Amino acid sequence: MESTIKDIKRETGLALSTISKYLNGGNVRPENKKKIDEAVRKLDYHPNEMARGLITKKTRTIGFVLYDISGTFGGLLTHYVGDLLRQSGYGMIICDSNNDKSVEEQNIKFLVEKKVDGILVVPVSTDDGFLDVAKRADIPVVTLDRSISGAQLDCVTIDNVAASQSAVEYLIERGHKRIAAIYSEEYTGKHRRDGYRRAMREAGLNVPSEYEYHEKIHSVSLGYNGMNRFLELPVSKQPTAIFMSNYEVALGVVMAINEVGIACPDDISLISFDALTLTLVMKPKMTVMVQPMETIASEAVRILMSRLGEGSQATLQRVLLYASLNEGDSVRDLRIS
Amino acid sequence: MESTIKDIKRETGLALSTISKYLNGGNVRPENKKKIDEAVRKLDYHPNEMARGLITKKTRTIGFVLYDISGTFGGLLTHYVGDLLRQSGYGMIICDSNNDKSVEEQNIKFLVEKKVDGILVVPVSTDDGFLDVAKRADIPVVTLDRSISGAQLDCVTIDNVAASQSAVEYLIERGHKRIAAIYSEEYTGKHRRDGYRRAMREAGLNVPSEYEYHEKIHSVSLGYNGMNRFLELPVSKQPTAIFMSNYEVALGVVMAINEVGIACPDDISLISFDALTLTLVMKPKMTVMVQPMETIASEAVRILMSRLGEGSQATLQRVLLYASLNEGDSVRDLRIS
DNA sequence: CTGTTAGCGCGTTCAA
DNA sequence: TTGAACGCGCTAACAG
Repeated sequence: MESTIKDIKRETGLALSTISKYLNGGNVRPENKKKIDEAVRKLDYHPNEMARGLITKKTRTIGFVLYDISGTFGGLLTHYVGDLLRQSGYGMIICDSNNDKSVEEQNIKFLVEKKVDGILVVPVSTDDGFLDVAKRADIPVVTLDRSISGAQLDCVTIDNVAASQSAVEYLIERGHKRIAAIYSEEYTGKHRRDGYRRAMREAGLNVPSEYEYHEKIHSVSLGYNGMNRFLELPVSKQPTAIFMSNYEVALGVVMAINEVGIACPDDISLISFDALTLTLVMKPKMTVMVQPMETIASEAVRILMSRLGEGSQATLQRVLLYASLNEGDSVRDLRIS
Repeated sequence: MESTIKDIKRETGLALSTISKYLNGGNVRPENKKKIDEAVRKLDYHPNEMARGLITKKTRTIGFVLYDISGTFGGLLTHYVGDLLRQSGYGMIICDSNNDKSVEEQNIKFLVEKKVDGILVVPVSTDDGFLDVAKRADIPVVTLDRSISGAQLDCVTIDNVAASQSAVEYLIERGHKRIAAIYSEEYTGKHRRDGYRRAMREAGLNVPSEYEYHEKIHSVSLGYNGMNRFLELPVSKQPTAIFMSNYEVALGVVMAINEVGIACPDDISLISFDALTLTLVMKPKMTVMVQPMETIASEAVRILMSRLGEGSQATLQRVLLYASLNEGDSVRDLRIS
């Protein structure tokens, strides 16, 4: 049987409230302090979270709702977030939304019923209606990696527009003019497309519609299909560089060019996102914009924790982080040749 | 404020115990049944799991300890397991062991303190010492994908030795004799190596030590490094086919051969595990052994659920599943040419 | 089948 | 600072 606070009362001869107070950070006479510490160790006492929660109305559990856990990015993010939460003594319930808005809404309902103390969400939905249930239950929500425009929500994101603009400008600076883009039609993909377009426009470069390939969600096939589409263009129209909006997309592109024996960077230049396994291992090393994933996770957890304390200020917290360029050898400098 | 069982007592005029019993599946007079149902809907009543748990000593939460969540396999498995558990009304706390035995042990401790009802684990450790804490707390444990030899534990695994043996036999049947293998030194990798060796031995084929490349854990780099090692062999000694023990390894191998312009299956034949994105998208389509991942997940959950009921029979439940061959075009038939 | 009573383990009044 | 009593929301025992 588990030992309870009563057992340590027997052991020390003190009153329950004294013990309880000390265990929750209160002040007690040094001698009693010692007694309690000893008894706790001896009996291997751990407070019963259920009994405690029944009073404090806290579960010390956080819900993490993720648009898709089977992707590389989601897996890594889960890894970081889970670690940080555990370090703070919180458990985490993960819900995979499977890129489906209605599943996402179900997930929030589930977590609210589970009475989690807070919710972290990388949303699929583009409006915050699905969070009403949480709002009504007064559960703090922080979105990460993606924000919901127009919503009064704490969030931590990276500036995807700026990041992709930088990436494309990097290509332009090296003399590329025919630059194509592959992106998804969801949140991150669209923002990165916008950065691409802005860079092109500001450089006075044309973006024919054949230079943009997109599908609903980020995937290996998206990159694979997109690249093959570009390869069907007349040789004189073929892009000299490809901007890819995500790691999985890059995978697909690399597969496609390898199949037909096109060399990177000699025949085509590539730039993508996230320094993950493949971009690091392949030769030439891929030039990528790297997101500070650990910081995204830690900032989100930090904000959520601050909301969990009593004095949750009403001020919104929006953290905007920046991606940085990690230079590899996948971009050819056309000014040299 | 949340509505409690007392509110629905006020609403219906019935006694608490009557309501409680009905809500837990007991029998009540039809008229009262109706009254309760109505009140529940009207007040949007949900039982407080903490209060309930305080008595029943159940949290309706399962711990899922995974050797590594950032890999493709782990991500997918998590996806399936999470879904199934939620369908059964259970929450899931995920713990990533990061391929580290001591982290794994910490995870179990954490879950025991969280008083989860059961634990699913894809273990890193090869002996079951780290599970003692759970055993002492009388929390049922089921391992999946990997079993711990010599341990009295429910488990669901696939026959990795048989699967890899079949894969290699498939190569042998098509006339391959110089077959190399790339595998990891952990659980799954070693079993798959054993299958490879058995197939070779039974066919009377030689396995020079240069034909086996291995590193500690499965990764893209493992495949990449391994393939490059094989390519350094004198041409006359180079393998005609490669057996790869895992998806990530296959990724690395494909990268390596693409870099040097070796064609598959013309110059080299490949066979691997798991029909995941890349193996499906690439051309030629990779021939793979596919694990019934959904079944692995569902069987594990089923067994765990059966342990959660009262009459948990003492008999061990070990489920052994089989992988099946999914034929692609990555293996050349040497008998034809 | 229904209602009454007790108590799960803990935090939080109050009084001392 | 300490200690006694109360109650969080619910289920389990028993009596009706």
